Formats: sequence, structure tokens, C-alpha cells
Amino acid sequence: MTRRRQPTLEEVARHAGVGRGTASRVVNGSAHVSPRAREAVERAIRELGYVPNQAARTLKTRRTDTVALVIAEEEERVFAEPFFAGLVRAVSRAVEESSRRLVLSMVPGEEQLRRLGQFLTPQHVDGVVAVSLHDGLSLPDHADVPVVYVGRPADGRANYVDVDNVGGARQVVEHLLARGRRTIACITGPQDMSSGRDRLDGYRRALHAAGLPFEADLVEAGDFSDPSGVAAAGALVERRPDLDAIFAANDVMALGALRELGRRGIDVPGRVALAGFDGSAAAAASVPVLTTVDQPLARLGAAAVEVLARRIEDASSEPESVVLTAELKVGEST
Amino acid sequence: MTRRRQPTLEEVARHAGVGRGTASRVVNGSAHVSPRAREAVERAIRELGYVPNQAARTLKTRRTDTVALVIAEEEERVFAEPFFAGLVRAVSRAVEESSRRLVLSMVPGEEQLRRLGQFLTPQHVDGVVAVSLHDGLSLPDHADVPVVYVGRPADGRANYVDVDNVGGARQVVEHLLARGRRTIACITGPQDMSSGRDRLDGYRRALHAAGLPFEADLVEAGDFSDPSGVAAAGALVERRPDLDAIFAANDVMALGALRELGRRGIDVPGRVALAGFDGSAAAAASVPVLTTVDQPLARLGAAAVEVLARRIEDASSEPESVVLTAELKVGEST
DNA sequence: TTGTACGCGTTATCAG
DNA sequence: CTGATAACGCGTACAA
Repeated sequence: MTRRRQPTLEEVARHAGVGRGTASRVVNGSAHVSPRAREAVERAIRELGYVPNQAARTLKTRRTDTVALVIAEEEERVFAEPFFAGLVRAVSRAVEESSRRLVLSMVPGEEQLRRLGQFLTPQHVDGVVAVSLHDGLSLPDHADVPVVYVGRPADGRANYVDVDNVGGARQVVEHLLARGRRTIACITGPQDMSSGRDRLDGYRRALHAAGLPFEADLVEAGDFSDPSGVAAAGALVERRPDLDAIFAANDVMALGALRELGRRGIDVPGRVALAGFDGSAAAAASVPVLTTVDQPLARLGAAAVEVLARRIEDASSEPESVVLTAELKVGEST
Repeated sequence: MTRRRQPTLEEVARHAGVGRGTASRVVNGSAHVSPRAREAVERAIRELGYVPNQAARTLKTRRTDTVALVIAEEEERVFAEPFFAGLVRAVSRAVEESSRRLVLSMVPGEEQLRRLGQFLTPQHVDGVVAVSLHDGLSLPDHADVPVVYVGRPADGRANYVDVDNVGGARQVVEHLLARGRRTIACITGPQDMSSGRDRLDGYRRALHAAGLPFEADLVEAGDFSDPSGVAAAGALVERRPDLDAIFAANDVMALGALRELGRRGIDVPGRVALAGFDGSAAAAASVPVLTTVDQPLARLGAAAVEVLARRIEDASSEPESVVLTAELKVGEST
């Protein structure tokens, strides 16, 4: 641990025989600098091992080159659902590519979210990507930094990226219908999240388009968690032993349902076909009996960061949104 | 989004009718300030909504009030193992309590670790907590910031916190022995991590103390992952159908083994008793057939941050280590 | 006990 | 194209 102080831009400039201004221009890639000077500075940088002081830079420019990824769920859950792992990875990569730093924070409740608000200021971050905000929760509005939501927020007036939940759910259910299934149950997501509502909506529309009635007792509420999938599947098969398919609003619940069906000795997909939504858990567990939507998390994360970057530049408050189309991904023999 | 500039300390001072120096002293809790002035400043702070500028503060004090938690595993794995979730939560809480910020980074390989090294400087962080470093990997030594490892690193000359892996494993195995098990297999952890080696060592010692031979074909290598637990369990029961217990070096593998045993119709714990180590996965999945060590992640995380805080203050390079004793946690009817 | 002045390392402005 | 120079907001000796 040699306590050697890091070299300053001043020292680099002296070492290269130029003024500090020129050195700065080189570091920041300004065009107006002679090749000769540029090279001298670059060599000095290499030789001295110079690295810009972030604090000084932030103080001057009022930019932090940092974006926050806020996940409004408790840690336990974040770690339990593959969706979040994929999203973290995607956003992380995208942020890195825009040569910014990422800070990740998971906030279980309103209280913690408010405390985090202290940190979501221009002083600490240039922008934030927020995910999984239930209707009630929302980021402090006077936060003063651009926010991009992953998943359409309740009031559509905000920057957000999302997949086409309605269309995706509809496709999945239509696929089940095309396979001859007629009594299709639905395990919904939380109804205080647009993704939960929209997927239920897609289910409903598929039935309607096929001229089938919407039967309330074929619908069971879930909350995207594994246990809720287990419970819902159990309730459904007991209430409606005649069902021949289940559409779960996400893969985690679908996997829970799969286990529960197995426990009850119900043949999947022989007797009951199973469908999830996001494709994440199914892929991880390599379960070939699931029909899902291929949710391109990488693209979703990239889109979020892209929109955010634009907002950071522009600061025009015209909300912008990107909705990715959902592509069906058919499991084996469903 | 009212683009209102944040108030400066100067403004606070003026608003309170005092000098900037006094205002600063109040903010930093200096003792030498009159109650009268203190209150005036405090009110000004409240009224103006002042919050200290971190960049300026860092520039001046050369302290960032930030610590990094570096997990040397790929994201997918971090999210898959409950151990990490618990650790993140614990460290996160502890760091918060020391009123610092936490940045979390997961690095899959050597390359990324080296790139991260650019960030692990006094300029960005005051210290780092590192976890799951395989023997080969290590943080850049010229990093110049104090590091505390979670889990004893290969060369013991470093700050670290750990649980008593040898003793814990030994206790678990001895418990199996006390229950009358005699042919106890072991699924090891990675042998390039001290936790993996030590737990195998504990297994060996328990056998030795009981006068039982160490049989090589009762040992199967794992890497702490679920699939490796599945594979190892399968290999073991095929090679040694006579085994009556399996000790897995962590819970994730134990759960994998449990599933595999179930798949093969082997009665657990009737015919084969099962034991894990860290208690995390067992608790999460509420599997009562596992005997494990109760690894107090909260305490481990707290200890890590505590040691780190001390190192940040002191900077004396006398390495410090904390080893928590392992407490047996007996599963139901094993 | 309090206020003043300086410097932390950068970037941006402005003459040259 | 280049080199001084003024902020950026704060902590802290130092003087009062």
C-alpha cells in the first residue's frame, strides 16, 4: 500500500510542457489541439498514470456521470426473481457502455424510498432508472433529475420503456387456443402494477377475440412470486378441475404452478398446458413445457439507458417512451 | 421538475447571519459553537433545504464516504445463491449505519476485476469489502485503499472476517455421527477457496476423531452451485449405494442433492441424512430435513464493515481478522 | 467563539 | 491553437 498521491492535471501539463488548459482539452477530447501537443500530453498521462479527479470534475461541471438503478422491491425478492437479475445485468452493461457509473439500490418500502430521495439529486446522480414501482409509490417529483421507468407507470406522463404486455399475453393465450385448449385459466400479476393489469387484459382480449366467455372463476390473483403461483394453481385446479391450460402472468408463478401440478400428479402438458410470460425463469430452469414471451431484457435495459441519456442531454421535459414488441417463444410440445 | 439550484453553505450562513465558518462547524457537529449560533444555522438549513455538496466536500477532505462491496462472481450466480443476498443486505445495512454510501459491483472474471481496479482508488472509495475471491484472483494491491475480505484469503496476511468453517463442518458431521450415521459422504466446495477447503477439512477431522477412515470415493467435488450438488449426489449414490448420510459444503448444493435423492426415490432422512452448511438456502426453502450451521450473515456483514471502518480511521497496516464461531442448527428428524 | 482567506483539481472563458 | 485565470462549494488554519 504505497500511499502515493495521484498526479494532478497540472503536473501532467508541466510534464508535457504545455499549459493546464491544453492538457484538459486533450483529456476531454476537444478537437482544437495540435497533434504535437496532444501526443505530448498523452504520453505524460501514460507515464504519470494520471486519472482525472472525479470530485473536482463534478464540482465544476455539475455532472456526476452516475446513474442510479432503483428497484422498488425488497432485496430478498429482487434476488429471487430472475427478471431482476437480467435487468440489473442489462442496465449495468448499458450504463457502462455510456461510460458512466451505476449505483444500485433496492428499496422495500415507501419510507426507504423517501430516504433514498435525498440521494436522487443532481448532486449525486445524473439520472435514474426506476423499476417495479407499484401504483402508490413514486419517486419524489422535486428530485430534479430525469427518471426513466421500466414498465409503464400509472400516469402515462413520464419517460418509460416497456414490452407490449397486452399484445404478449394475447399472443400466448392465442397460441394455447390454436393448440385446441378451450378452458384456459389465468394467474394474474399484482393489479397495482401496469404489467399485471395489462397481461390480464391481454388474456381477456384473446378470449374475446375467440368468442369465448371470460369466466371469473378461471382467474386467480397472484403477485409474481413463486408461492403465489403455487397457491393459485392449487386453487384453480380445485375450483375448475376441467381446465386444460393455465396462463401465468410471469414465469416465476408458472414454475410454481408447474411444481404444484406435478405434486398433484397432473400431467403437463398432457392434460394441462402451461404458459408463462417473461421467459426468464423458464430459460434458467430450462423447462421446455412452457410457452412464453421472449422478453429481451438486454434490449429493455439498453433502451432505458438510451432514453435516459437523451433526457440527460436534452432536459426538455417532453416525456418519451419505448415499447418493445413481444415475440412468442413456444415451448416443446405444448 | 423545478430546476432550482441547491443552496450553498455560504447562503445558509448569510441567512443565519453568521460566517461561513460557523455554519460549516454546525454542519459538521463541531463542539465549539454557541447554542445561539447553532440554532440560527440549523433553522436556516431547514428553511433553505440545504444539503452539503458531496463533491466539494470530497475535494477538500479527500474522503468519499463511500465503500465498495465487490463480489467476485458473475451476476447470475450472485442472484442464484441466497448467501449473497444475505450478505448484500447485511453489508448494506451496516454501511448505511456508518452513514456512508455503498456501491455494489459484481465481477465475473479477472479482466473485469482489473477494470474495476481503476475505480477502487481513494479518489472514489474509502474502502472495499471483497467477497468470494478465488485463490488466483486478488484485488490490485496498489489500490491504496483498505480492503476487508469476507472469507479468509489464501495468504492470511490481510484483513478478513469469516466463520469458523473447519469447526462448523466438524460439528455438522459429528452430529450425523451422533445420530448413528456411519457412511457419510461429502460434497465439497471449490478447492480454490478457503471456505471450500476448510469445510472439507472439518469433515475429515470429524471422521478422524471418531476413528473412522477417510474414504476417497465418498468424496465428490462440487463448486457451491445447485447443478454441482445434483450431479455430485447422483455420482455418490451410484458409487456408494451404502452411504447413509451426505454432508454438502453449502446449502445450495444440499438442496440440489435433496432434489436428486427425491428423484431417485431415496428416502430422506430415513435412508440418507442430509446436511448443508450455511443455513441460508435451507431457511429460505424451509427444508426441515437439513442440519446446517447457522451462519449469522448479519453479524458477518457488520463485522466486515466494522473492521473496514477501523482501517479507514487508522490506516495502520496491521492486518486484523474476525472469526465468528459456528453454531449448529439441527433440522427436524435427522 | 467567530469570521476571513486559502486551496482542493477541474473546466470554461478569454485574450493572445 | 494556446496559456492564464476565474469560479465550483467546502473545510480549516489563523487571526481577531
